[in-house]
Amino acid sequence: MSAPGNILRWPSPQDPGDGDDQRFCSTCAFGRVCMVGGYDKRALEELHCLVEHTAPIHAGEEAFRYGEPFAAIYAVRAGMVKTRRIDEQGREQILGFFLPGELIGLNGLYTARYPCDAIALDTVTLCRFSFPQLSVLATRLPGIQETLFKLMSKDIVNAALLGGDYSADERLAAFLLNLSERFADRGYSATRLHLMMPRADIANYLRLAPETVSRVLRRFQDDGLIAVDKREVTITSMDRLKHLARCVLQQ
Amino acid sequence: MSAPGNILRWPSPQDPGDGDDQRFCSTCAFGRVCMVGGYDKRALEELHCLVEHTAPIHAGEEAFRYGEPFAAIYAVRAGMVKTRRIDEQGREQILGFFLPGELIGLNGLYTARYPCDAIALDTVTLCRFSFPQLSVLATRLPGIQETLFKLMSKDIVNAALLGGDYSADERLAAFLLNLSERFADRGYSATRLHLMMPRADIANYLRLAPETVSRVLRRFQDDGLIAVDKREVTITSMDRLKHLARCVLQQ
DNA sequence: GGGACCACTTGACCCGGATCAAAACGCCGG
DNA sequence: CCGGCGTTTTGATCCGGGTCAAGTGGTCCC
Repeated sequence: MSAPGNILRWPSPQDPGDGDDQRFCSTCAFGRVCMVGGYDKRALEELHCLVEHTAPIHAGEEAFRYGEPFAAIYAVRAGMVKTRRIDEQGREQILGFFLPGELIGLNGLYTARYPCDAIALDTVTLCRFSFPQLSVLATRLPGIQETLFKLMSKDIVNAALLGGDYSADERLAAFLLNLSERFADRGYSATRLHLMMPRADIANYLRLAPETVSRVLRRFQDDGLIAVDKREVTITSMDRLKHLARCVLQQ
Repeated sequence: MSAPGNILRWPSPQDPGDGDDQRFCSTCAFGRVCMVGGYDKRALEELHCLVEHTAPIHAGEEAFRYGEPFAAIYAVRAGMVKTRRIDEQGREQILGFFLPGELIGLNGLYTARYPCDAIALDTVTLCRFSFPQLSVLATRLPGIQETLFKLMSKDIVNAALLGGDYSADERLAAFLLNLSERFADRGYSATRLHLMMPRADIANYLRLAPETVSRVLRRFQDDGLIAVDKREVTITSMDRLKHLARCVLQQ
């Protein structure tokens, strides 16, 4: 149970093997939105000139670090990335996990420096978009501008959700459902999730202790909501899970 | 102790009495950033054509409601606004408090509907910017686009801070310092703060119980950090307060 | 002046989740 | 096959902050 069962073999079959063939990964944040309401060929071509594919980054390595000058945003092309902030006490706070097609680095704009580290959870390749160039492009192509606005707006809403005061059960249920949805968007199973990150990272992201995550997962399993096998989670009752998370996800 | 002592008599003396004289309120999110790196007269003029001043909204009334179609963003011109979300259980979650010059509504972009209510805490006047018009303007004037990007980016970072797992003391200290800074930016005292919102709103915003806010304020006072008189808070030891909040505010 | 109402404070108690400690389960290299 | 190490689980205990309840004070209106 490894090669064929692995639901996380990025990129997915429907992705192009290489970005040089005049189209973006089907799941790319840019690619998708640019095509909404009519395929904007010109926008895609121009974006295509702009994007640079980076060399693979291996698990534990950083795409950018806290404090570095903000120069570009990145779309995850393959693999999974986490972003985190380390506070003065040395406590780590995980800000998010990013799947292929999702964008990281936008939060660096305000201070002109990245406010967090971006770390690969496995072998990761990225698409780099120089932000100065991208914003010039955005002034010429309203579709790009709108896409950027919407992506940032989405981040604001998401961050607010994480900030709410929810119970451990609500948080974990919402976390699983959110991942499920994002996997499904990318053509993977919505019920069979491979969590690439250690429990400690999940706990930290949800502002819980690792022990609590472990216990809640166990209880979810005992209640028949999910089946847990190491980092493989199978959702067995989507409805009840959604009911648990309804307050967090509501929208 | 009311009229002369009131530190919140918006708009401040340096603001224009009326927006029709070719410049923005000195504290406006747009006005300020447009002038950074050279006064962009054209941008200001064009923005000026776009903005509409709304009739005063009284305490408790709404500028916009959850679910309404997103059509515009608003800059607070006078008074104080809170934004909140009501979840399915009917629990209120306060997302932010907004002072003159600050912008509300940007988070409605993503879903094309406002994801929260905006409620006046006292008598409020707003400047309304039609978003479709604003984004067209942004494609022609890079300064405007950059301003919008930065403002949204700032919201993301702020939201992430609120989401961290901090103690009640850290949260409250950070809250007071944040307000202090924003008041100071607007020409008011950095040490003498008038909290316009009830304790319950502060508590809700910080994800604490009202009783906890009350107790922590009392303890801060006993420790000589602040002096509390009803909704008037005087910071008496900025340094120690900053030390308490260092992990939250760090950046 | 008195009563109703609201915002706030204070005290007593309780609970969810953190912390501490230790065992179980991989996984890898030798 | 064994030993070492990191991850995860499980149990026992503790504590910050929530909850409940009562009391205080201010304001408005009759």
